[in-house]
Amino acid sequence: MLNKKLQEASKDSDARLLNIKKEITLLLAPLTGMDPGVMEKHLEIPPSPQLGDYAFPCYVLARSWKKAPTAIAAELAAAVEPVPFLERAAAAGAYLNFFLCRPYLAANLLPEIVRDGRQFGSSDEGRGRTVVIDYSAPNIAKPFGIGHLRSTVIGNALYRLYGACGYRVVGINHLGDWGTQFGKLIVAYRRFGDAALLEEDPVQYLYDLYVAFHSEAEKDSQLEEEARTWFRKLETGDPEAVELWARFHSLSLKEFKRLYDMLGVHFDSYRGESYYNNLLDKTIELARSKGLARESKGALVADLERHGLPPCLLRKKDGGALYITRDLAAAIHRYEQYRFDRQLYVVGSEQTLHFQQLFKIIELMGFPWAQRCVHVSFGLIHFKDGRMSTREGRVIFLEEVLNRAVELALDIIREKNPTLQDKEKAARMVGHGAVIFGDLVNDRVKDIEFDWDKVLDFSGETAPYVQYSHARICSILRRAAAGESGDALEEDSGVKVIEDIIKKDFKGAGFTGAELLTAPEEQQLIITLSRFQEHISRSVEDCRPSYLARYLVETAREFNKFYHSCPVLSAPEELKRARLLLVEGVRIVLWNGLELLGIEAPSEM
RNA sequence: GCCCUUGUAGCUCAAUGGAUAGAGCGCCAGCCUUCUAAGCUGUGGGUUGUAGGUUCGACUCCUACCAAGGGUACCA
Repeated sequence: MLNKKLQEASKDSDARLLNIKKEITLLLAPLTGMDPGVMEKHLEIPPSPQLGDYAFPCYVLARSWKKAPTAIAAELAAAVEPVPFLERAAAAGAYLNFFLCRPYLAANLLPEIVRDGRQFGSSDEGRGRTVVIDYSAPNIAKPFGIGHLRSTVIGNALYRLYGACGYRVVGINHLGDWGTQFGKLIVAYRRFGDAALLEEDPVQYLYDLYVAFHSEAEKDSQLEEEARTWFRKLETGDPEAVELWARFHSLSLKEFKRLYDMLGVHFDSYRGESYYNNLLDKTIELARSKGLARESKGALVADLERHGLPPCLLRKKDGGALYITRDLAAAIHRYEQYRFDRQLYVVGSEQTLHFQQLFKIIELMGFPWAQRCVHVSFGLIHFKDGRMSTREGRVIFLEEVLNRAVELALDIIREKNPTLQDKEKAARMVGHGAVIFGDLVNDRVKDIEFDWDKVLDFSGETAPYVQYSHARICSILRRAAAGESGDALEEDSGVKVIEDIIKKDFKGAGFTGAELLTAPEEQQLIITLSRFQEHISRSVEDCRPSYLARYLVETAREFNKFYHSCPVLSAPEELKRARLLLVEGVRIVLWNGLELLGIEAPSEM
């Protein structure tokens, strides 16, 4: 799949080793007669570095070649032509193992990383293609709980990851700004609402109203019915209902935007459910005309039994629409507007059936792009003793989580780095990072048990661990810069040192100290850095930011091993220069990787 | 009832159908006159829920069962 331009670029003397796996594929595929795409899928990383850097299991060819895998491995090992980036290819049992030429890799990769800087890791895999991502989608007039964090954080990471792979990305916040809960709120507000309290702390107050409604509704069964009536009034444009809705809407949105700013989350559109209200009749008509809808008990139902799905309500007996109808209208509208090649719905797994029905209906309506819609589902966040529930008031507010994490980070910084200039800024990055990373590091399909101790654990496989490694590197670079110029410099000043090295050492193809990086820790780090882009691609393919998050932890771990066994500043001049360049490469990868996950990295902490 | 998801070390979790299933936390023992100890090194820890099947090869795919969670017509 490597496009022509890149292929040509890789032949240049000023080679770009964008993706080693692809290079090996290009080398091996012709020898085997395999399709390069298939070949690349089979290439794997050996369980131990002693076995090699990449491996091809030859069982795959045994049948078609009618030979023993071990014989194939031996044959291929002999046939692989020598290329600069490869030290050797050796057969080990049924495996063909590739050993990369470390000095060559170091001499080419490290300058490339430094040259690309913040662009390193990005590609044009998705050039010319558009992906729409629907994420976050909090309910207006409900507090932003820890549960909404998952969609927000996963969606935000995917937004950045797809962008880095060259896709045109459209981030949509499909606000839950319509539906029966507004009937409930209007009823509650009209009964015991207070305009002053609403202005004071809108989201908290609306939340109190919502909880109050449900506790009242326990006693008074009329309330639920009254709420449905008021929602119906809202749908049909009743001025009082619309006026209240608009107030709730704008006050909530303002609050949400404050949280998004805090987290660095961006959307290209805040078009929520309410936007599609006047498209619903048209949508329902379309479904009808395709013979998808029938009357049942006064409601309009799409019968999906033949497709193995339960029937799906499109319109209530009171004439009101349901959220699947709004989703349907939204999908059609979005396709008309964006002509997406892929549309991702980052929504919890409890809505799996909803999306199965939605996609099936889109397909049955005759839209072939139904195949391009993907439900990127994720597990629930729950307490040890049961699920969270807004209506019961069993929720954790996101802001409280963020604040407590920041406070803890601040405490630690005060203790460990009392002379740091802007402690609050660093604490914000670390605290927020810890919360975000905690949500991204594990496979999204798994449920999460909410546990303060875990959220507030800053050691081990966490964002602070990665950030700390990054800060250590910055510290080395700062000191190196101070040494060179004779006095301490401002933030990010290490760049100057690296630029000096580049000017002195790089003469087109490589830099001269590469062969000095012979320690196992150094070699492992170089190999790992070369795999950055592979992990980004994998994260995008599977919509799993956790792959990248894990990779960053691995990279940080390897850096810390290096840090403890390979001193940089006190090394002999040539080696020092080589190590500075290596360390700068690690810094860029960690920084870029965290950035793609929506996490900032302080240069001191 | 039916459908979906999950089940791996004491706990939380990794692991492209591939080589000896790995990390973190916790426990214990070491390492700060040396670039930030939010770190590093070492020790111990496993019938991958159970039983079959497919495959040269299964934590991974299929079937059944068990357990937990979610969903299942007027909420989202």
